Amino acid sequence: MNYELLLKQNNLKITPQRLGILQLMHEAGHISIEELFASIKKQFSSISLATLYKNINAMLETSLIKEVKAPEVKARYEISKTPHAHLVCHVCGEFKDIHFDVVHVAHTIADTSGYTINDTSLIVSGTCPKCQ
Amino acid sequence: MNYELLLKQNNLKITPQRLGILQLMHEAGHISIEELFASIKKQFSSISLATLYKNINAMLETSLIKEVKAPEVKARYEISKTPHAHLVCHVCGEFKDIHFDVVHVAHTIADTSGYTINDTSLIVSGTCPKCQ
DNA sequence: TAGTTAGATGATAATAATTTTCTTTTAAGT
DNA sequence: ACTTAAAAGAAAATTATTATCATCTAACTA
Repeated sequence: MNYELLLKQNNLKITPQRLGILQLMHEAGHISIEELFASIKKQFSSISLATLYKNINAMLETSLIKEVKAPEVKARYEISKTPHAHLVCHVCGEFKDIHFDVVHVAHTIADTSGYTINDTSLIVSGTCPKCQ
Repeated sequence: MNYELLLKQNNLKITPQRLGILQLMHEAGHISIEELFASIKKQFSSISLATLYKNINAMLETSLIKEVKAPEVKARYEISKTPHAHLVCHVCGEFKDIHFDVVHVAHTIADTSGYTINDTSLIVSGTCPKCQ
């Protein structure tokens, strides 16, 4: 994945810290602020938490990344992809993407409600097969 | 709505503060901590924010109430009802219930994923007809 | 390729959000 | 009424997030 291009397309300067953040986010799939901070410190031992927050906010504003807010648990961040849903195991805490047609759901709801939809968040929580 | 019964069924003591919180939550439909605190102080001028948090947490634990976490905005709380979805207008901030069959969605996902589902959160954000 | 500049970083302080602690009070069962 | 476990309220403590500011660097230009 070309993170430099991704930043450039979003009018964000390319910095080693940002590349590191995106790399970690990509590897983890879905990562919380604290996990991200713990990991990024291995590469940039003096990185500031403020820098992390500022970058997360900058990338959220341009929609380069997305915030996933599931009930009960801390927010996690992912690189924006085609719309999809999430599955969370409340035992092991793992997040998974699921290819569920959220766009279709959004259209249905738009039609009946008269709203102009620009985001659909579908998060299903339960126990994964391993944890049952 | 019988809040005393609701509390009793959840093994929570009936206190005037709790009745007030439930009343306000019911009237507002979906309410944030700060809104709730501002409103409840009109009835109980010396209520502590700690009391509010403790009660919210106690009621969440028994599932008497539910936390609705939408992207971009603060969490809101509602009295638990039959499963439904939410529509949020990011202009006026209003939350609305929508009668979308989230249980059916959960079943579909359970079947293909092998997860045991116990919660489904579907939140659609956009612009409401008034705000367009 | 050096010079310029807007924007990024990191340190720290400030603010906001939430939880803990502890003493006093009260709900609810004897 | 008496007892007791739990709740309320005040305050402090903790955690999360944002703001400030001096220094540094990415990226553009001559």
